[in-house]
Amino acid sequence: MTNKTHTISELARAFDITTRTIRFYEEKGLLNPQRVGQQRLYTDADRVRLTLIQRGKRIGMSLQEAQAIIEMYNPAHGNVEQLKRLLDNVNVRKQQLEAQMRDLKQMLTELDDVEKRCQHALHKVNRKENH
Amino acid sequence: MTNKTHTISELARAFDITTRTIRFYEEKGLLNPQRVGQQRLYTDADRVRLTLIQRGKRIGMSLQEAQAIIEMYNPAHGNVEQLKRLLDNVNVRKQQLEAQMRDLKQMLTELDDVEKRCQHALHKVNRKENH
DNA sequence: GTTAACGTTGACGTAAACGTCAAGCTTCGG
DNA sequence: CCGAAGCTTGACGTTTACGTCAACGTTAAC
Repeated sequence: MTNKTHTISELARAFDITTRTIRFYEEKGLLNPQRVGQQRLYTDADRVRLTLIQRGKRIGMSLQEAQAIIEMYNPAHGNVEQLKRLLDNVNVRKQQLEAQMRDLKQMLTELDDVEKRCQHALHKVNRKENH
Repeated sequence: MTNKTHTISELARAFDITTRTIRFYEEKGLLNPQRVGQQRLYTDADRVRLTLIQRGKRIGMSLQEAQAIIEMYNPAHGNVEQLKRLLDNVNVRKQQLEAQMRDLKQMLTELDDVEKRCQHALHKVNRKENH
């Protein structure tokens, strides 16, 4: 809906990153904005990519992995072979993410255990104090 | 149950990392094995730590974060103040992990979308071929 | 007794993901 | 016209997480 274009500093403010970071992503092939003369102009497609990059980073992906994800989003799939390869890649990624989910859950339940032991210890102290 | 001690290379093989990595973790304060003379000897406590480190890395944690997790596991909580601080830290971490879960789920559903679009495109091609 | 296998401590190298200048171009308001 | 604001391309610095020697000590086997 917001079909405006943005300068690099507008984008930087919106995503709370530096312009250097945005240029770096372009250098790595994660973005390639239009140019008006020398100047870069960013569209909503670039915003989507940046969103994907940041989400990727939050779950521990490298920029290369984020790039792979971005390329899957790209509807640049032409023939049947390419579609099948894409489908394979998508499933590989999905399995990786599911494995990561399992690790996350385990980490969470172990922190739950720590919390419970902690509260138990606290209650014990309180009972001692109140009598 | 396995109360044996291990040399550094045994541990390295068991965890599929190099001895350099193990020493590096020690240098960063994530491990501190016993010493017999100059030589390091690792117990099951160290194995637990290494397991935590590796799980942490798989979900995108830095070594510093892994160290924080390890220290929460340590039952080195003495007085009430310390217990309360620990409880706070645990809850902060839990919230971070839950946020990460949300990101992971979103990434997964988006990949599901890609998969569906992909399969749809493939079926379309197949129907064209069969008639 | 020496050599092979394993351990130790440096010290330097490296890839990823930016941060931090520097030097220069453009454009726009006063 | 000119100074400030914003854009550009280098180029070098930095942190994290190790890899890769080098040089040396110890112990076990032949």
